[in-house]
Amino acid sequence: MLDLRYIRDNEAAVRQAMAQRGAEVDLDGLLRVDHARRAVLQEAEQLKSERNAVSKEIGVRKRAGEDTTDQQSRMRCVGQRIQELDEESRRLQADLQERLLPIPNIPCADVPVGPDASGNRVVREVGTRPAFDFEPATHVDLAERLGLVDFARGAKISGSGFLVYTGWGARLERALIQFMLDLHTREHGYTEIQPPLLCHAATMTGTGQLPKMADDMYAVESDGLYLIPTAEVPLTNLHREELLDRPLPIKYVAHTPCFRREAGAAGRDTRGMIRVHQFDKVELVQLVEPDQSYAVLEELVQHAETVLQRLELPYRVCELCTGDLGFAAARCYDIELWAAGHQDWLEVSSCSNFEDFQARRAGIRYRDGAGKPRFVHTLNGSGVALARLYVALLEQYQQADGSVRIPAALCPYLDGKDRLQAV
RNA sequence: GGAGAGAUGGCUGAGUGGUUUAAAGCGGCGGAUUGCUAAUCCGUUGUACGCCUAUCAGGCGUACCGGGGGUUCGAAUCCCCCUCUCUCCGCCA
Repeated sequence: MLDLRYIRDNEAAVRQAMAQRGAEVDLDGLLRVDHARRAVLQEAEQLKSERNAVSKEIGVRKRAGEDTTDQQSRMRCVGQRIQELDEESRRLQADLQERLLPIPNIPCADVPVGPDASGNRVVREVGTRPAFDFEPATHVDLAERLGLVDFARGAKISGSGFLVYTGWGARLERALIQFMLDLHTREHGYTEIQPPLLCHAATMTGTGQLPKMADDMYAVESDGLYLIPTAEVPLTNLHREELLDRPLPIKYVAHTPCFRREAGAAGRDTRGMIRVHQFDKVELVQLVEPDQSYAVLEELVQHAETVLQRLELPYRVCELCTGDLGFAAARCYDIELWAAGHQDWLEVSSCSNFEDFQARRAGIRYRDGAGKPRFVHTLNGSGVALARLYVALLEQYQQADGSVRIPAALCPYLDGKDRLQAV
């Protein structure tokens, strides 16, 4: 959520930012409602001030045995007027909130301007894409041949887009999760969290999933709960409506399953593991002081990249342009893995600085050097997303004989096994 | 699921309709005293919003005692609904 006063004072800058994002925003309507609300508020507060003073006087005069019926009946009228104004003010406040919530964050000044994904900029490409002396298979064939994933039974149990990992396939998934959690807790200083996977509407609003992305989430309507689409939701909301009394930065890492309906993506990437309704992800979240957040964003990207470097997988880092930036992000890097079988890049991480956009929504503050409460800056990044990492790993390390080699960093997590073979 | 108790400032904890715009203590901050530390004494103390002075500060006002409604001239206090915590019972991996 943007700061209303900032919008008031920087109308032109906000208009430009929205245009660069390609976002349709009714600023005139917003400012009109804001103006009306303040006028009503002023009148109501003035009357309340009067009522407070007179009520006090009534108390004093009554104790002195004087008759106060005149004042009481006058104040009864004032009270009625106050009630009307309060109702109007509540209505305007709700209207204002409704107009404010769907406004996306303002992109950081360094973000390249562009209309859509075509305007994204490749920042760096790391590692070498493999050259095969045989026809490389896709992960679907590899996973089926090696008995790692049972696509058919996943569909039977839950429908298309749900996976059943079996045997060493399940072990590999668990190994990757544990490898990443160990890396981020031991070497990058994150505190491990196991959060709830169901969250209610206030939490979903805090990080910006609601109201805009309601259709992409699985809802448990009978209890007013939503399955999390990412661990970002519970992690960032851990400190919702708090004035933090602990030193910043706060760094959390969590492995959770993520649930996505993929409502707008029906028919895309339907085969295999690239786009599924449930996948595992290791997520990094940091709450930091405002002047640190852009340095921390670079650090966060490094932490995600380290995963891929240890696994010796080729990847590239892209900076999203204004038109492709997520709703709440001020700046965002995507990390894409090379899928050697598909001959294509797969997004496995998205690292964003939200500045104070989420913190304002969620009410997460800290005390600055002068002791004044200020909103923290929040960041998050996948470190990294499973399923697609799994895809890239299988396709990257496939051998001519149909087996898949295990990178050295992962062997200790698989009882020293260095190769997956058909049984 | 049933019954009961509770939720007050950074913390502890008073307060059952109007001199309480929340007592007191602890903590924090500033100062005094003091070889040093400790102790003691004095002062101070939150958040949000609105308006104003024309401004890295201050003044005025409003709201805030878990959340939301209601009664009243006036609500931390009375009434209703909700949430959460604790205790006991039931159920259960």
